[in-house]
Amino acid sequence: MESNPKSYHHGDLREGLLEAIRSLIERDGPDKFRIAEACRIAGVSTAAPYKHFSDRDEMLRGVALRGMMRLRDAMRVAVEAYPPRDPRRVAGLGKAYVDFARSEPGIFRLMFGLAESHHSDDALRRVSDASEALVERVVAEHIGADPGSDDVRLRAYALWCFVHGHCFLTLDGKVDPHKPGVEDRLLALVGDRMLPAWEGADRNPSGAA
Amino acid sequence: MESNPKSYHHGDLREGLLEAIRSLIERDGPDKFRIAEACRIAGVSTAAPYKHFSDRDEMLRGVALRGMMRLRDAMRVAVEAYPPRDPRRVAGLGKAYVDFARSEPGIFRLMFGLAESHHSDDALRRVSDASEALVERVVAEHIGADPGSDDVRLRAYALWCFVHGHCFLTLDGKVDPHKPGVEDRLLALVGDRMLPAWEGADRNPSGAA
DNA sequence: TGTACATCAGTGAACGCGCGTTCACTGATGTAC
DNA sequence: TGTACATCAGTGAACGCGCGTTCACTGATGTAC
Repeated sequence: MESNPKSYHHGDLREGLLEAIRSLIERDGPDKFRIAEACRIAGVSTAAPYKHFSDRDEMLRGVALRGMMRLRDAMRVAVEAYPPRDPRRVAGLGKAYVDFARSEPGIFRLMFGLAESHHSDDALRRVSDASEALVERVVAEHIGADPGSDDVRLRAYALWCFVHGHCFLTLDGKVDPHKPGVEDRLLALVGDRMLPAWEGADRNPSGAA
Repeated sequence: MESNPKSYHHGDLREGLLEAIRSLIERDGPDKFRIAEACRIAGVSTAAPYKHFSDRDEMLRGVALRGMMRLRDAMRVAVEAYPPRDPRRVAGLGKAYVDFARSEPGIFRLMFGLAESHHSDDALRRVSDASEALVERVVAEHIGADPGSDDVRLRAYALWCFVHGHCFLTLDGKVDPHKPGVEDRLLALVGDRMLPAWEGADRNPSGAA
């Protein structure tokens, strides 16, 4: 089972196909990529994938899962770059998220585009939850509160919404790319306002509209 | 050219088809809907649409445009519900946006999912820009600043990011639907923190990271 | 060390079918005279 | 008021083809003896 490029057996066709599909989705989009082309890239016949995947949808979920893992890892790396309670920690986390979306727009869209099939995939959900938990942990550390508290969860979610929305709007070309400083000012503005405790904030903290 | 349901001519097949396609996209998604089924709903043969649209993509853009218009109109109605500088005005604007995404998730995804074809469609861009301008106008009024100022544009965009991200995360099931008060607390939190002037805010207002 | 055998990741070809699109034609409508 | 004619939104059928998927088969690998 070694990775000999000349042998009859591929070595690790599953991973090879996932990578080929990833690149095609990035180029053409999730609904446009052709399995036959991924096979050509991986150097196998069009029947070979079905030894590793039940169908096209399973291939897509495999690619989405790798994407989720890369995003999670990028966020972890960003968090480790600064010590706890350093303001750059939260900003770096958001920047890692945005950077991922910009460097892999097709995969980013895939990851958050097909909600239905995601709910039924435990592995996908688990990785996504890990990223979410990381945000909550960092926010909790930063404001010195309990990670499970309502205040932390609400603020973490608000920050996530902001960054997530910015990703989509950026991909949709809503942000003027000729103004390079805008994003940093944006992250600074939101961080400065959403993170500190505030005497007037969190009115009606017990919930219920 | 009257709308006689029994006549050989449909009356307004273009609109009828757009509505049929809209409902199918809502049910199956933009990449799954079949033109033949839309024809069946509209009561015409499968060749009829090509008297009104050049191809499938033009039908999709037509549906997306109607969606953009409905969203814009909903936002306008929400804004008119309260007088200028009333805090509920901004919150209502965000709520209208979220309500639209929740009531028409398929169309919402269509509107913001296919970036490429949107950039080339002037009508689509125009309606989208009108909505964006509305947000900026309301924010400007609220904080008593010039609509074209950097501060207003940055804050309006930040709010838009937040609401937009919340829409996607809600559609992806990231928000616990069993907690009905969460969304209102969220909108209140973000509005309370992002809108008021603040002595420490807007550091580095001249831009450039 | 060699042989037989089980295993299974690959091949090559074709199937099948969904579905967008086209083509020649028809029926309704409006208008000029 | 009636007739001829242009216009064009519809029809019905079929085309075409992309492409996911399947099928019988093959070649490589590991292992038991």
